[in-house]
Amino acid sequence: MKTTSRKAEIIAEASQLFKEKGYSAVTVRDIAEAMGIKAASLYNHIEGKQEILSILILDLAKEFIKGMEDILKMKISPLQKIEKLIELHIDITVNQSEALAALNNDWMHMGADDVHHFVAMREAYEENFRNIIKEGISLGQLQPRHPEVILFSILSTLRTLYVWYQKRGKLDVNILKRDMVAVLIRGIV
Amino acid sequence: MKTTSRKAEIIAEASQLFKEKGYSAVTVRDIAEAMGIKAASLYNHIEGKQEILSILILDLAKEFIKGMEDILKMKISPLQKIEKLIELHIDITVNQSEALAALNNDWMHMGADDVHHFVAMREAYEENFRNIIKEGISLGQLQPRHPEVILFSILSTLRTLYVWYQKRGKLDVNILKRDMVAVLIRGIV
DNA sequence: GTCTATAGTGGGATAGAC
DNA sequence: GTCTATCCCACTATAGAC
Repeated sequence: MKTTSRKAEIIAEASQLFKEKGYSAVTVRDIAEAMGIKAASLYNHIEGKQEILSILILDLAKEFIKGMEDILKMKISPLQKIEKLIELHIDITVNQSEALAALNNDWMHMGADDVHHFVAMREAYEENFRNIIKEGISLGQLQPRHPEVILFSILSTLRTLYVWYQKRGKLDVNILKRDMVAVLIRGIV
Repeated sequence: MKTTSRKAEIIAEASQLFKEKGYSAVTVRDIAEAMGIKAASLYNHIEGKQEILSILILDLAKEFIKGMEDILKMKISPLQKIEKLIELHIDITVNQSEALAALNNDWMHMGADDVHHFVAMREAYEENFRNIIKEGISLGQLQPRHPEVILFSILSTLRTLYVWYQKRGKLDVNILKRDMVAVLIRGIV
């Protein structure tokens, strides 16, 4: 019974196509065809192809920023914050894997202003994550590895989870969270 | 003193551009301009834009297959094989980060035959990796986590290392190998 | 809100001179 | 091996009828 606006439908269809072929390889005709209408009709709802991309990416980036803010406010240890961050990524992956593909691969095709905004958000997010890791190392809660290696190896796994989650399909989210937290934090040996 | 063939130069320039913007967003005019010649001149050396992509991706995929074969032949434990695989990916990343970007993001833009060939190679590679992990679990050398979660979390880190390696720049390769092996295998706590 | 028709641009690729 | 000139096609986007 949800009255999805036409614009939201366009964005949803487009995000699927962007995930499959990348933003640049998807034409507005492809998007229109996926909706069963003509390309020209899209322009009653959107300003252009680029607007779809910016909405997808910036809305999702704001969700990550919001999730990070919530976790930073919690009175828990650095290690527990990292666990919460892993869960945040998994929840977003499960619900928004298409937009994640665009955020990861096609951010550079937004307009210049949006690119700057996005890069600033991403850097702030990474800086917060890095500080949590450093704090964990200071407290002796984490191993004294290069913080950048830890940050990268966790983030790269979480960022590309969307590629893999659909392929393997219905792996239960709670099992995924439990095993992913275990593997990323406690290793495999 | 290396007499690089003109074709190899084209492939090298193109791979850099593909890495920055993705295959579909790069035009043959872009590639020609990067070489200081006109687009038409490229066609004396290559059959078309798609040929560049296929050479980049398939040559690199064969390198991974070759590396995997060599490691499978070694008389070492599953855990040591995993360490060797991590080192293989790091070596390839350091030397071929541009082609890695194409392999990760643009394989679907090759011709249909090349796509099939590539997907088959990737699946064989992953199957070999998965079997090493399963063997490690059977032997009690690895924790009994979901093998797919272990496979994915290691591979996704290694596959996207190229994005991050250049940004952080001159992190010494040997330090990177040591810390990356430690983080991926022994975790962070 | 969707259509047809079309403008305007830029894409991959080829022919043929030098 | 590179050039100029050009073909042909697909692209994003707009105008205006319904």
